[in-house]
Amino acid sequence: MGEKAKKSTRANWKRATSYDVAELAGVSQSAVSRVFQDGASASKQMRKRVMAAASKLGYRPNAIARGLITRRSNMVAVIMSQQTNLYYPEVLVQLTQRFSNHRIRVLLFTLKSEGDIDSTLEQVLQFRVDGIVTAAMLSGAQLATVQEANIPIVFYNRSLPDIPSNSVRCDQEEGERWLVAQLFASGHRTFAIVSGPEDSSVSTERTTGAIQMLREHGVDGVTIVTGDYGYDSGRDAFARIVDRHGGPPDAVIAANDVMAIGCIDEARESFGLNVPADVSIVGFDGVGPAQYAAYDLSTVRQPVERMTEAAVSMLIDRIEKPDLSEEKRVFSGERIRGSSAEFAADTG
Amino acid sequence: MGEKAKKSTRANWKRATSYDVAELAGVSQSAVSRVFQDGASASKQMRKRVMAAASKLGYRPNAIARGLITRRSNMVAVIMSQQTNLYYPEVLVQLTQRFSNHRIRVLLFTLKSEGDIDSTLEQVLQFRVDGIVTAAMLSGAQLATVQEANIPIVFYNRSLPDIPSNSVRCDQEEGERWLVAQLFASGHRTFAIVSGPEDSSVSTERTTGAIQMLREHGVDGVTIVTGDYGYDSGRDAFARIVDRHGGPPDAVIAANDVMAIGCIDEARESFGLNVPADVSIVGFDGVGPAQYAAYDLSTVRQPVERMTEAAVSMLIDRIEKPDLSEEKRVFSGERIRGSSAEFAADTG
DNA sequence: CGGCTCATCGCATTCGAATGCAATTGCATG
DNA sequence: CATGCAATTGCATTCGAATGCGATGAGCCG
Repeated sequence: MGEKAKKSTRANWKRATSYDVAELAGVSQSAVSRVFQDGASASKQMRKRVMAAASKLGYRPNAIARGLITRRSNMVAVIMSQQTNLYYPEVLVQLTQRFSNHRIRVLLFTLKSEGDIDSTLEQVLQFRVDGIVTAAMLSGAQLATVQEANIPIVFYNRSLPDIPSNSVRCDQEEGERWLVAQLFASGHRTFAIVSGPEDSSVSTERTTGAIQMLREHGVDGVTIVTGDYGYDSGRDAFARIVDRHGGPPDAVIAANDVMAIGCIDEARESFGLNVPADVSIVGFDGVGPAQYAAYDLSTVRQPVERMTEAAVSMLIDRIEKPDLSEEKRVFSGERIRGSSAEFAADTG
Repeated sequence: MGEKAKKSTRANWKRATSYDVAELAGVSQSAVSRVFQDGASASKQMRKRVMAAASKLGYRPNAIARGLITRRSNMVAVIMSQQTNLYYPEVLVQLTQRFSNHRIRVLLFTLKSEGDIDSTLEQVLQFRVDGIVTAAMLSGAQLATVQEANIPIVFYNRSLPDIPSNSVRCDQEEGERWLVAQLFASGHRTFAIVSGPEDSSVSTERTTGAIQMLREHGVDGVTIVTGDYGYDSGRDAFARIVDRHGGPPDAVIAANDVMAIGCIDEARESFGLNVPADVSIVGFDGVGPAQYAAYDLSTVRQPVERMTEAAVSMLIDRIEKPDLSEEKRVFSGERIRGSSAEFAADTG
């Protein structure tokens, strides 16, 4: 058993540095540094000596110190509102793995509330991350702060109108318009909408898209109730809709899948309704439970794979070439014809 | 409009340092440093001058440089296997927020595969995190590596038998035994088990607990099929069970809720069975969809709030007092009597 | 064998903030 | 007014690795 770093009490323990390795190997610190870099020039025997000494001491390059001198932390910040994270765990997983393929680590920031952004942003900037992906909305001033700090930032599923900025998003309005068009084409005439939280820009876009499309079809004065993206709020919303509407409408348009599922359960359980015979219900997102047989939602799925890939490469591009101009990428959602709503025949 | 940091082309931009602030304010760099610390001594007017200069320059302390000198990065690593993250997004969110209350940031690592641990661990150690929470299993050698690096580590929902280590977990076996006891007490006599992936220690514990309890009741030779924790694998598993078993058993014990849901859907859709009249199905976790009305699972919920709180405080304690001895905390799951299984009367 | 190129290596400096120590100041006290 | 004590402040050093530059030496060609 070759002994590792010599044992001592935990308290006065000291991690091995490149100097320690250099001394043991009888070379200079710079040599050690070069051995642990990719493109640096070091002879074969130098490599051997250094690596031997390094492993004997349990040495590992200190990424913090490296970050200081190279001015690259190799970390990006991912900012998520609580909701986003709960409903799209894949987004986070995929971002993390894709960044990891580029040897970049993710420093995660979740917002307790929207008001939390300023202090969070301050933290982000102090950590000198190389870039930021945010799934939370920033104000113009906040964006300006980031830009002044010269840190590339990509918005995920939101974008600031009229302000040049990088963003990757799913076309919420387009998707919602398709859903409404289908509902209308298949004969639905009375509608209700379950929107998300007031401060959710995604919800706003979806709701707006639905309302506009309805208006274009001459439908006005639609019942709108507000939810919080959660299952219970979906159930509650459906009950309120029936109450206000004096019975179920032909169709309910929920701002996300989870609330749509809540609506379905409430319709079935509390009102004994048949979905979609008595009432059609559509959602948005294409999350896992949307495809459970009990619900089989008609919905629009966000192409998460392509979107995360786009966000990552867009950010890395700006990190490597800071002068690239801004870019916005908009993806169409995948249209899913489930059985939670009666849709027109397959004509697109 | 007081002008912010003076504009210049992005390329040659330079962030303000404490020296810049010091110069502008006509004080020493140490003074600036002290103003930006909590307990440091600095007069009122000093604070004012420095803060004025700092905000004029858009100065922010560099957390990387600070970490180098203080030997505290104020970051902890959270290691998650892909699955864990997908089924427990709350775990991640809660850990992040609780750490954030202690001014600690989360550096996220997700594993592509189990074989990925070694390289991931290497990265973790290079970043000189102050501590680690892992929801992935480590080998004894891997744990030793971490301990040699003198970094406190807490296992989430796993623990190494016979090796002193810190862990927070839910008592999987106890929960599973309760479920089985309930099933047995209410008259079920034939059983099948849907286990999780082979390399999931959580699945092993749950499955073991179920098998043992069944054995104690004289039930042997139970059908066991393997899934991957996903919905589709649950559906598939149920079909295979019926096939192997020559018809549905009295009860199916799934290693997690999502697969239990898959089983229910398959039982209903493909076999026209009634749940729980024809077959009882139980899960484990207490995730959101488990409570959807269409499923209303009988399951055991992990007390995520208390567990994350425990993990965070346990880790922070070790970071602040490195000589604390190891500790394991085991939480009982919350027993949920849903309608997916016929259970005995409410006698515990 | 001389001259030349190129790879390798060490020296010294740098990144940005924290901190022990000493110097200075202010203020209260005898 | 002299002395003592505490609060401020500055100086110089430190954390650990990267890198430009110059020195050295090996290998190659004529």
